[in-house]
Amino acid sequence: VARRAGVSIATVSRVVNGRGNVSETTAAAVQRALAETPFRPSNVGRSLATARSRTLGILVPSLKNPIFADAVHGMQMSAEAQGYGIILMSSEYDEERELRAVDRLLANRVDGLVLTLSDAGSSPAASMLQREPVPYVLVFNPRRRKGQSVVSIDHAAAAEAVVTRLIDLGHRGIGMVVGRLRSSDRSGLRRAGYERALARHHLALGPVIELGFDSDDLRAPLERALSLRRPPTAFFCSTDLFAIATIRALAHAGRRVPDEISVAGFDGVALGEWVTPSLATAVQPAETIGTEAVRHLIARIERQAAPAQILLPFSIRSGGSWAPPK
Amino acid sequence: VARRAGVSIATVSRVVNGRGNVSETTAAAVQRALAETPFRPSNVGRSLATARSRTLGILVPSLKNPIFADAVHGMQMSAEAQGYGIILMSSEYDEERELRAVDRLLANRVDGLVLTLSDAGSSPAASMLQREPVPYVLVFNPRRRKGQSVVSIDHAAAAEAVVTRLIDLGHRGIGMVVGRLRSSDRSGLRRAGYERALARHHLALGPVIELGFDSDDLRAPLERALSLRRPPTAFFCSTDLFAIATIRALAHAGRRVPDEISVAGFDGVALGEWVTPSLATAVQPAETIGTEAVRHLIARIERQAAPAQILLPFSIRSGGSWAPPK
DNA sequence: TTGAAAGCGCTAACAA
DNA sequence: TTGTTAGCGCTTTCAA
Repeated sequence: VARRAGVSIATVSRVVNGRGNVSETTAAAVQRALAETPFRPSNVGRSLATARSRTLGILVPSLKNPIFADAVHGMQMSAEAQGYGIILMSSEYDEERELRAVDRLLANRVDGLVLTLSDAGSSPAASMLQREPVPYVLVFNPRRRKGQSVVSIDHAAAAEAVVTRLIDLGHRGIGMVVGRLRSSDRSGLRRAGYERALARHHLALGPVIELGFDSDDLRAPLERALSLRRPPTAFFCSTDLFAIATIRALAHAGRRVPDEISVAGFDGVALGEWVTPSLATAVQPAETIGTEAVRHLIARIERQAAPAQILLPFSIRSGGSWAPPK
Repeated sequence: VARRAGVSIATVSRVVNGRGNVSETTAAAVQRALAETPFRPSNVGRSLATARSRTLGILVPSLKNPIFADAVHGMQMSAEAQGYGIILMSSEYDEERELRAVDRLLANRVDGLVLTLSDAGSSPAASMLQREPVPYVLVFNPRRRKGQSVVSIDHAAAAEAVVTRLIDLGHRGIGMVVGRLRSSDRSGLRRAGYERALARHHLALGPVIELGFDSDDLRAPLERALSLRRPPTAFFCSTDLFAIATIRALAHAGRRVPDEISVAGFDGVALGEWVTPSLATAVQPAETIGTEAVRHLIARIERQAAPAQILLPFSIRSGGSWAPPK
């Protein structure tokens, strides 16, 4: 290809990679030849030769939830800044697809993985990764095995904080809308935080509505919950998307938020600030989670850094969706 | 690795790929050996040998705009169904990054590309692709060169339809909020549609506010537009995200939507149905654009299909953000 | 400072 | 039906 420079292929490699000693004159000649030729070094050949692809595998449950879009954005930026590429896949909250995606990523010989699994403890993808030498870091998931790298927040604590705010507002009957546990271990943790807050204040558990991440109808179970003898005056939802769906379903049923019922979410997606009423929620630093995950992953890849559990701070954002009960 | 089966490496390759004639017995033996060995065929080696990676490169301006997240989702599904993987990158509406991304994708020897360029006509990435043998299909972009594959909608017609609805509602002074043209050729087309609608009805062009895709403040220019001697009674925005920002800025300035001012968007993101007032907009079939683009791209890759321009239908969604002027 | 050559993991043509 | 072999595009010893 660039024998046009009158040098060996090895020398070209040296120039392209800026490694090895090359005299200025030959280097210049090679550069010239490079510029004159439509030549683009193949990462495929390079990967095969070096056993390093400078590519990270990313797996998220869904791109349609902005919390993941934001995190992926952070990962993109961080990876690019460090000279890495990204292969992105989504599992649609399905363990089967999760496994296939990880398999594919590994087949592509990514140097490392950043992933959010449905359940970091039980997911088959987790077991598979356990037996692989490739470093990986979980994001949003809790740490379930020794030696796992995790970048997340304390979901239970954040959930507890939100529910405690609801209690402080005067609510005594607080229900929860939560994603199916098999699809999200975060749901379980948030639910634990919810229960802890209620227990701390000696309150009974409100009705808990469990939902799939696809398209369950919220109206029927909501109606049922509201027709209890002591209906809840507030709902804590395990994600902002659920919270928005809940507010809409309540509106549809003629219940005003927050006048009749308060609603709080979890995630802190920007969207929550745009809806009316604006969403009270626990805010996860999604983009930072993404950048930190990639930063740490690359440290593990390049500098054999030890696995770490990085817990980032969350915050509570107040909003128009909650108020004291009537 | 799998000489454990007592066969040659070639036979294993045949079994793994289900190609070539292999006797049932040896095949079974290989399968057994495969199962007993932690072996995962390397796509890197395979790509190098076959000069095909079964990987598609995707480039979008931003993942944070749901219109692209939706389209990417469609691409994912479609690619996966056809046995292709995806490498995703985002350009952040920056031509420089656009070029680098395409370069990287090509270095990774993707079999084809699906991309939304800032400007399909002038973008340096477009010229680079022109000289490459790799098939690519533009999404959302208009077709600017012969032989380009494009999957899109008729932006100008859709914009004209929206603005015409505004006119039909009785508006006579209609302004526009539009993304910087250098960052989005779609903006230009939508603006053309806007101007066409006004011209058809012999109306004067309203004030046009040009905005960057990052974080321009909308308030000042909006104030200026509203303090004209004949202020507009409606704004057409070149994206839903701009429209939502506009509504918020108007609310901040104490103007009620749609009572005092109507606002219409463009894109049809789900989010628009959740905000209050809900957004009137032109709906693009984003996910279908994604699936169609990948379908067509793979046809070009595998069956040398001819480049095509696929224009999908749009629709107009009414919403609470527009009403007749006072 | 440079070049020759081996080899990364795979596929495919050819022989057997 | 199976095995041998060359070679995909690169990097990297090792010699010169």
